[in-house]
Amino acid sequence: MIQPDLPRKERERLRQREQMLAAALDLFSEKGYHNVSMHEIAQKAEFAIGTLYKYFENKEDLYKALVREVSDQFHTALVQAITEPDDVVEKLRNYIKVKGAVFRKNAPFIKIFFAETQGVSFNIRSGLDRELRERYTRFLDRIALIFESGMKQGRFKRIAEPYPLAVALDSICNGFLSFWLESPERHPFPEDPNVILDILFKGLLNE
Amino acid sequence: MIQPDLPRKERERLRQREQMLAAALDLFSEKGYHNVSMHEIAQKAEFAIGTLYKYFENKEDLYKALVREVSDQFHTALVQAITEPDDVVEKLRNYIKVKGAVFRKNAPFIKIFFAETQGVSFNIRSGLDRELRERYTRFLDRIALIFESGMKQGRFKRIAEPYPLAVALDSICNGFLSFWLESPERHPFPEDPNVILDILFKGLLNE
Amino acid sequence: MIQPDLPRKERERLRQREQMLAAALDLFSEKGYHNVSMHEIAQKAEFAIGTLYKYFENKEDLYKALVREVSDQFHTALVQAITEPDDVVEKLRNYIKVKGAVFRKNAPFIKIFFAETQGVSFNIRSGLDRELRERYTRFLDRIALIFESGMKQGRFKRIAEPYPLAVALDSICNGFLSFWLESPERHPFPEDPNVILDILFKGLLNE
Amino acid sequence: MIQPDLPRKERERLRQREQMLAAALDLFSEKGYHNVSMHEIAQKAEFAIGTLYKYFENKEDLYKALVREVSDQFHTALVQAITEPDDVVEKLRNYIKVKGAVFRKNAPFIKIFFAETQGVSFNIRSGLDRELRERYTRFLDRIALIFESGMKQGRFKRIAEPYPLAVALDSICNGFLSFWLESPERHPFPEDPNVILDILFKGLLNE
DNA sequence: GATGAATGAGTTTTCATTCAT
DNA sequence: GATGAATGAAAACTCATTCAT
Repeated sequence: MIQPDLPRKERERLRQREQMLAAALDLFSEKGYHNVSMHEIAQKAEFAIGTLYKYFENKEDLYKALVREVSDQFHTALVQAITEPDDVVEKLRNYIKVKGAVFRKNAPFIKIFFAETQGVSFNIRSGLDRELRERYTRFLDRIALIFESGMKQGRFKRIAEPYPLAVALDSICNGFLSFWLESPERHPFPEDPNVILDILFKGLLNE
Repeated sequence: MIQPDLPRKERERLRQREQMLAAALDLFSEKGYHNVSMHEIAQKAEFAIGTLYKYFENKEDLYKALVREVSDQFHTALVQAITEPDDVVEKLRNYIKVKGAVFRKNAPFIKIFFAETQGVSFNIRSGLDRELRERYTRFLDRIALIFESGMKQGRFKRIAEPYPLAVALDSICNGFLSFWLESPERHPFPEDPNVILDILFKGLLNE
Repeated sequence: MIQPDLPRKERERLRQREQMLAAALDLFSEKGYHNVSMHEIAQKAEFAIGTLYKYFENKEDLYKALVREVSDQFHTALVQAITEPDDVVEKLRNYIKVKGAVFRKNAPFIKIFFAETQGVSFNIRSGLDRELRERYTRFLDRIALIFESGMKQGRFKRIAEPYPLAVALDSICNGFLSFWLESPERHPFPEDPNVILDILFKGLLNE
Repeated sequence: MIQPDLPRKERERLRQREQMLAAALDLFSEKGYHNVSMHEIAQKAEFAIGTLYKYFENKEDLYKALVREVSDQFHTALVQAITEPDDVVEKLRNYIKVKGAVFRKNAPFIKIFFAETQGVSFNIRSGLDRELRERYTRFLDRIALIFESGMKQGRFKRIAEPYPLAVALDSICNGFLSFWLESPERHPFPEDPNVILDILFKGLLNE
């Protein structure tokens, strides 16, 4: 994550930044944005409060940086997941697999992520959600494109428009992840992506 | 909502309570729990701050009352939606229709509702989310039962287990609603429930 | 206490007033002036808050009335105690006896009384203490007079000036009462007034 | 009071604490605990309200610190007063002298002190009074011991039990101090401790 | 460049008092 | 004349942010 070819000073700076963000993530995801004070974060990150403010203009800025940072990771991983495979079905399968893996590895952050992308921002004025949702929407466009090209290839039937299909697929993933987050044992996220895929692929109705 | 056969005093009390809850809902959904002060709520409801405290012990109590009140309405409507029709398919279709209608009519509240049921409670300590999620889980059991009996009747194929199917169906609805909430024109919630239902009913894959 | 020859209405008014004062005394002595609300008093006295304000202009007025009322009783009893006996020694003995009896019977009030007469008024601005202390000082003059005339009669030696002697005698009583108030069993107020009187009467020093 | 060999920072901290306590003492003794706001104290001490809260957790904590601080000084001085002289009579004489001096020098605090040790705590729940009274009781035991040993030495007659004698002696001092507090000119505290001592030492009664 | 003491605006909550019914 | 709902000033306390060292 930290570029190794930066000047030593700069590398040190970034490492400190990471530490602060890590402390903030821990606290925010545990107690919620408004129930965490800047002092708490500084203390947990083992820096003076003034130092914290050297890195982030204010609390909101710190929060935004945190969300952006992790969202970027997510986004990168997911874009890669649907880019690498050539086959449309494989793209979808990989998407589910990677999304499950990435989210489960970042459990503490998911709450915050859902909050931001589903419109219930901790800090509603922040405007961050707008940006993220925008990117999220554009990402769904790419998923929709997969459905679209699958249809053109004759692999998929046009049971619905591509964009709604993309929304549906992603919503199902989110739904499962949300339940997994709540009680991982009672609601494990399916190891096999086909469990989710089949819901779309196979027709429920017996005709 | 207000019983018409109550003593005048009591009716007046309830009307005032409603006004306060309405003001609180407006503000909470616009700015978030922590960014709204009790003074603001009192002002918007056009009561003195002391009067507000006559009706609600404290801020958290007011918030809980609000969430509970509307959640109850939602729950009642949704239970009715899946109870009235006899046919399993009709139950599902009606569920989508009613959920869409109820949520769209209560847009300001949805943010809060999602926050509470999806684990990003504004007020993490409240314990209210627990109760609501529990009821939500039990409600999904009822949806699962519809899939289950549809399978037994030979109407549905067992493309997945009933509970995951229930999660999937509801997640798709939530996904659409979430997008509708963000930009109602760009992402209208489908008037025709079949748009959503077909995603489950029809097989996407061409074999 | 309530004059029997007053018009019925007036008698009723006075009875209600007494009830309010009684409730207030209970609460004030238990929890202190500032930790008791007017609502509490009204509730305990079983009147509406508005009615309470018909009888007393405000909280301070109620408090003053209460202190004055009981102080008057105390004062009357103590004046009588030193008036009735003819003999100077008997006057003093009777004073100790009556003071002990009156105070012990009004235990809840003593704290308040001491507060007011010893300068630690709950409500320092009240100015009530001034008036009470004035009367108290004048009362001590009467005690001093007893010592004075005892000296003139040759019954007492002039071991100190009469007024300091009066202060001393009364302080000793108060000291004992204060300890009794704290733990009645460990520090009983002496049944026999001579226990206190002897401290003055007999010389401690062996010459 | 402030150790001169502490690090500069620490010394500065203590000086500020003293300033806050001094302001609080002034206000509390003038207007009473409940009639003084934290803002007032901060203002008088010339600090921001937040700084006040850096030093004391809350209002009660500040009050307790204040009472404890000065009580400790009093206690130390009085214990020394009865410890230093060898002779029992000299111990008592010194006690009266020192108590008079210490109390007169701390007039503003006496009101509070009496309040706490005589059971009319401003803040009834504080529990501080309990602790102080306990120590006060134990201190009176030490005075009683002086009377006791004086009796064993044949210096004192057993005109009463030692503990009541201790109560009496101290109550007389308090009585005089209370009157002095009210009007220092009308009721000066006797320069010569014998004025008080003689009341105990010499027999009033002419036999 | 790091530090953390100091700041004070802003929040929740209480309660004495009023006045329309 | 009693009632008690409504009022809002004032209190305790928190915490994001600044800036002198």
